[in-house]
Amino acid sequence: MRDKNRPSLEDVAVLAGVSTASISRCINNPKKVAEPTRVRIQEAIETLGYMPHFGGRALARNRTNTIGAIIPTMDNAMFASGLQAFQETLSEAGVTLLVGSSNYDPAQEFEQIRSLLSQGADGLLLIGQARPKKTHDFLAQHSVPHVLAWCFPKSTGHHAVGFDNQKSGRAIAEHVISYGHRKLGVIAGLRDGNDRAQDRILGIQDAIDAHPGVQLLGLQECKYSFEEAGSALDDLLSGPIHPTAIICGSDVLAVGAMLRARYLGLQIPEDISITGFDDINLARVTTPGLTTVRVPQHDMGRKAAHVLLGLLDADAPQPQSYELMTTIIDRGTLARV
Amino acid sequence: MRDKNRPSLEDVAVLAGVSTASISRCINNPKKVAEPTRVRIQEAIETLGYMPHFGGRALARNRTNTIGAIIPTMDNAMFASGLQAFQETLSEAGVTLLVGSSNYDPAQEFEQIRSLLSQGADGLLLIGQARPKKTHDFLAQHSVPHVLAWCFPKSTGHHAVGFDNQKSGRAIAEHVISYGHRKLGVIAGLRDGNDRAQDRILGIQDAIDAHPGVQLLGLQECKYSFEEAGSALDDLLSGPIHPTAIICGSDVLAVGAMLRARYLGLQIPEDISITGFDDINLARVTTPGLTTVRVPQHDMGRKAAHVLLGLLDADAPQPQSYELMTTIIDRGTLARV
DNA sequence: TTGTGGTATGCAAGCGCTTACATTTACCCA
DNA sequence: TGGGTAAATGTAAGCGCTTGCATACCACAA
Repeated sequence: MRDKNRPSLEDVAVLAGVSTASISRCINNPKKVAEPTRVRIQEAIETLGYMPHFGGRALARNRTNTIGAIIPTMDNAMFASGLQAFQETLSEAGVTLLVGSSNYDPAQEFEQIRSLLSQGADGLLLIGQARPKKTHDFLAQHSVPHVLAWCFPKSTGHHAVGFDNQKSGRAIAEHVISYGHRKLGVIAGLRDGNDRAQDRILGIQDAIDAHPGVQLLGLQECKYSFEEAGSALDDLLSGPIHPTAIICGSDVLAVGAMLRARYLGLQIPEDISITGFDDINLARVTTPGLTTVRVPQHDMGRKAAHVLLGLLDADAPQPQSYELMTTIIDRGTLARV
Repeated sequence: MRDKNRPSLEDVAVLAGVSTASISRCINNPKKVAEPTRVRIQEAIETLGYMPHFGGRALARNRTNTIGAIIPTMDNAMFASGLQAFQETLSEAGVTLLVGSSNYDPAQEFEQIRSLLSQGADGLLLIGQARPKKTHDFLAQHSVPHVLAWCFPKSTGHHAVGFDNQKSGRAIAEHVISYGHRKLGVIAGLRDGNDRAQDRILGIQDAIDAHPGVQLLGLQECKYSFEEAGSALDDLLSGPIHPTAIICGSDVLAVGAMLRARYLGLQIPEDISITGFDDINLARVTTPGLTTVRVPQHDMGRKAAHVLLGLLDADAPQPQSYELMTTIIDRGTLARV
């Protein structure tokens, strides 16, 4: 069982002529070791190419210095770049990132939570707030330190670093309405198990309700793909009266709709206005540029990492939650009517 | 030190009235335990909410069931979606993914390798082939199972799942030349420490050399950002004769160049042709669509995972390397001259 | 009855590290 | 010179799990 090649603390100790305890101290708390011994130990470590054994360390310390993140998918630039920032920040603190993906499925998310935890994750980053009771209970039972991102729940009880999807949804809808649009269509992500999608719609609905005379002509839900968004647009245009603006729950959806609109010979924004959500790279690239809601992903990733790190550091002040603000980026896909 | 809340094997054993050995067997090899005991054990596990302790397990088995991936950045859709596929495949095999990012810096990559390994990664996914001797030595010294992706080295000695960047670079250049272009410009990623960027350029050079009369008017290197690519285009257009086609080392660069070209009032592809590399989402979205080289990222991620998994499974046939093929996707940014 | 082989289970020795506590050493001051 | 203190190091007891080996049990054949 013992890996013959891998040097252990013991080996280093023998070479350096000290006890294993000193080696351990030298590694974890160099000040506790006298200068000359430290040097001797360092040399021994070097020549043997010693690297602490993870399992042994985790067992003795009951801590892995590992944090898990479970995101719907990395295939969406939105999460990927938030995750990148998250990882960088953890890395600076000497913590390693474990990644799991849920594919927007609560059951898969639960499995990934189990899995990352059993892989020793000290804490977890989760996206969004809505999840089955089972999942909540599990997190509570094992008292897993975790922070929620991409949302900002009103109810407390969780740490969160994110933004209010409903508020942001309302903001973009108000913006569209302020441009004179009265007949709206919405293309949203699948709401089932996705509170961000739900909340954005809720917000849009809020705005519509607040403006008599504005009507929602259709609401389509679909996966975050160009193709599905295209079909959703078809459906929205199949009724007797056409919406003048389509509010989309994400940039991917918006771009899918744009692609389809163009294919149908519609000018954007003259014939139809389209807005997005997230402000990923895509939004800068279309012609015209996509009017959308900017989500501070990078900031969110960094802050979430800090909060989580704080949660794990017993003698750090208990970190709070942070509500970040989204902003509307006006490019060219929203026309005045 | 002992976490009072966390049930251990011991606790389960007491509750179920068996020895810890049986519990362990029941978890890892259920057939070795008689039906009735198994049921009893299962119940005990359930009621206690027992989860094996990662450190203990890792120590006893000397294996973590964890694989590390070190990629330049997740901020580029290209790596992100390959990584997504990689993660999914690992997850199906019950293996968890550790992520590190190098930001295209060999020194950072080395640090991340150390870090992921000391976090117990059983194997590693690395991008590209060129790295400092120090890194190679380190991998060899610790005999770390690893596979290289996004490249396909001629020299053996490593397992790889990827494609030949040089060949692909040559292919796209030949393609451009076959459209009648004779005056070329190139915008490449920073070559330093990035063999993919280097090889693509080498390939382009090959094509140019093979076609007397074709000249390379300029070669700009820059970071993978729209802005830098824009400046690079400026530089390429600052000479006395303008290239008729710009071959870019990635889609991000190509799109950055397109954005700038449009800003300068140039029609694409009438005034200038531009090609990309990678075929990420962006390429489908520009107007006109970007002519580019499709890299089978998803496939690459999956296959790399399989190979790595095979490498770790002692009694699996030794996996080979896979060379995947890239294809040229003709959209609208390449004109005939 | 005894022996034989197979199956189910228990025992206990680690795996490599950390850390409370014990011991040694060095040094200072009365 | 001796006693006290602090700093440096060693000793050894775990941390929770796996697994080779020993044991107990059972069914069946001789």
